[in-house]
Amino acid sequence: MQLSNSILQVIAKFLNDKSGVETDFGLSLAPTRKEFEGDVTLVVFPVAGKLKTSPENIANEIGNFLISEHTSLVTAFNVIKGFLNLTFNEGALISQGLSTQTQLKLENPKTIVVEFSSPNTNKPLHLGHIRNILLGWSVSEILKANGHNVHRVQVVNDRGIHICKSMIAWLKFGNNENPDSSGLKGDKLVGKYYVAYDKAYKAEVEKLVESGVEKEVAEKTAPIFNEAQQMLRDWEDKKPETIALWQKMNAWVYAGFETTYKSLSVSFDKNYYESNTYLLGKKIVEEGLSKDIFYKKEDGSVWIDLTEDGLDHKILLRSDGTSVYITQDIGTAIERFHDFAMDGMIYTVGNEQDYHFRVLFLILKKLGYAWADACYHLSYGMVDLPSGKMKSREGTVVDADDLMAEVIESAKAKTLELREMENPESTDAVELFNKIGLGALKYYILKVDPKKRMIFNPEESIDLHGNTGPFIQYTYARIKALIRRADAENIEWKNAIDNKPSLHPLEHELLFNISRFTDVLEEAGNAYSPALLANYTFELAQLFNKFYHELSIFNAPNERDFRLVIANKTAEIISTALHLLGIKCPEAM
RNA sequence: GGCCCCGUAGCUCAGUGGAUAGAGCGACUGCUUUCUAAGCAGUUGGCCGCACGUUCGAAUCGUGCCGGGGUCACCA
Repeated sequence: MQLSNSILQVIAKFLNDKSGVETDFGLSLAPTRKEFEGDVTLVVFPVAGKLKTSPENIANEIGNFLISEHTSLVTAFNVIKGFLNLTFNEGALISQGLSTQTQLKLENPKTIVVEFSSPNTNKPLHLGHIRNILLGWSVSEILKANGHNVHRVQVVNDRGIHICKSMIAWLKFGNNENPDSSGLKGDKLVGKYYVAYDKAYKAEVEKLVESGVEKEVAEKTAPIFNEAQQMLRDWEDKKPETIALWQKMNAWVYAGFETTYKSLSVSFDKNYYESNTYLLGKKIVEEGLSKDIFYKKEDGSVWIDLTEDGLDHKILLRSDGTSVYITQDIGTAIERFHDFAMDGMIYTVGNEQDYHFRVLFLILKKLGYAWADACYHLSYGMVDLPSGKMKSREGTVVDADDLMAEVIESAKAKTLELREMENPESTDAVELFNKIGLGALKYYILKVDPKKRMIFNPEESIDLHGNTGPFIQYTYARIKALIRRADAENIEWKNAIDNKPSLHPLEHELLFNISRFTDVLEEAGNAYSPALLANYTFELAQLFNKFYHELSIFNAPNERDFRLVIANKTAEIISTALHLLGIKCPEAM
């Protein structure tokens, strides 16, 4: 924050003057622990070491210097062991807190492409995708708030043998069923036929095995498998009826995904489709070969040797000349660079692909792309259930649409327990339940450090108390009720700042924490971690509730207007922070 | 087996070199003639996986071990 930076500069200059040489003392100010007096703390051990004096001496020296020469910044200090605790000048704190920015400006903003979701057209979105989507969305919002230009993209896995499986199953068993006739969402309908394929395939294999065929042979000769393979060849040959079927079923899926995205309030600036990008990397392979970055084996396959970088040999082109996953990714990355003139890219993909992205970034770097260094794998851990891993085979996969419907329904039930509502079916009420339910779900997922594996407990995810989204939303709604009352009483509270006598400790603490917002926003951006922002927002809400409980506003005429100003600023920070997490704030709860 | 990630209160998680390690949930106890009790205050609960090392100072950094997960395809 600005105030801390100013103090640090002053201290650095003081120490340099004192020692007579430019020295990096590695100074930094941290928030003072609650049990001590002060706002920020300078740890003076390193300074004492470099100046060869005792920590107490130098701490007192710095403290005395500050309160004699820089009372506009610091008005009090105390020294405990090697810790110098500083108390901000109140006027400076007030103006800093109330002017806290929620949208930062950068001198050199970067253009960053954020990829997330990246679904497979055979499988409806599930809880794992939700973590992915919320992370990708939130990180892109956080980067925007930090001042960058952000483009959101997804790449849809819409080709390959697995797609042909659901197509063949629909042809065989579908009876021309479609989303309208079945009442199923398009992605669910196609997912149903993917499952149907698997079931039919297994039955055929089993039958063959019973008739004496080796299992491995049976798995490759099952008729429905051969039909799927034939369909893939037809697709690659662009056979009209195959392409038409593929397009028809994909359109169903995309409509289904769109519904889910809309419920989650997320969107993309551009969609990439593997059917368009799977050939992209091939040109690069030629380039890499001519530069001797890649090498060709006798069978014609192309590889890169990464053993000097501590990795393995990696294949880039099969012996039959077709490309593999990483080849496509190289091609897609380069295409995106041309599409957006990007400075860097963020891939929101689960941590089981950590190795893949290490290899990808290394190859891009070896090929000489400057933006390769600014590529980041936003790697996140798996979402487990209290009962263990989600397994599609055991039917324990939590469907995204079902989950959202449940949290919203639960928000409704709990809200109605807490208070009477005239018309729970009104559009306003429905919107409220949506905000609360999804607020609970999103916060529950985003408050956890992305890289950690997390356990999703359905009961906790819809909780309204404690460290939850609804708790924070409630705090916001409370403040808005205060502001509405102030407006109704025609209070000119915006002119209140000059008349403020002196700060109550809770007002002081609240202003301090409000002004921390920009630091947290920057840290969250640097660390690609919405969790930092989520935990900060909870602490801010907690602090406000304490303030709200202990200090009266409308019954304290001399303090009223100023407290309303602080409350209003708190609400602004809360709603901004929640917005960056993709969470909406209700004006009343 | 090689490499990567994780291990903090009964449970879910904060805490990425600083002070006596913090929240929430759970359990128990208070607080409403006062601005929304989805709140506030309190009690309970820790060999920070183990060991050694670096440092004035380690949950945090290093090494080794133990435990959990992932990954090492001419799959994506």
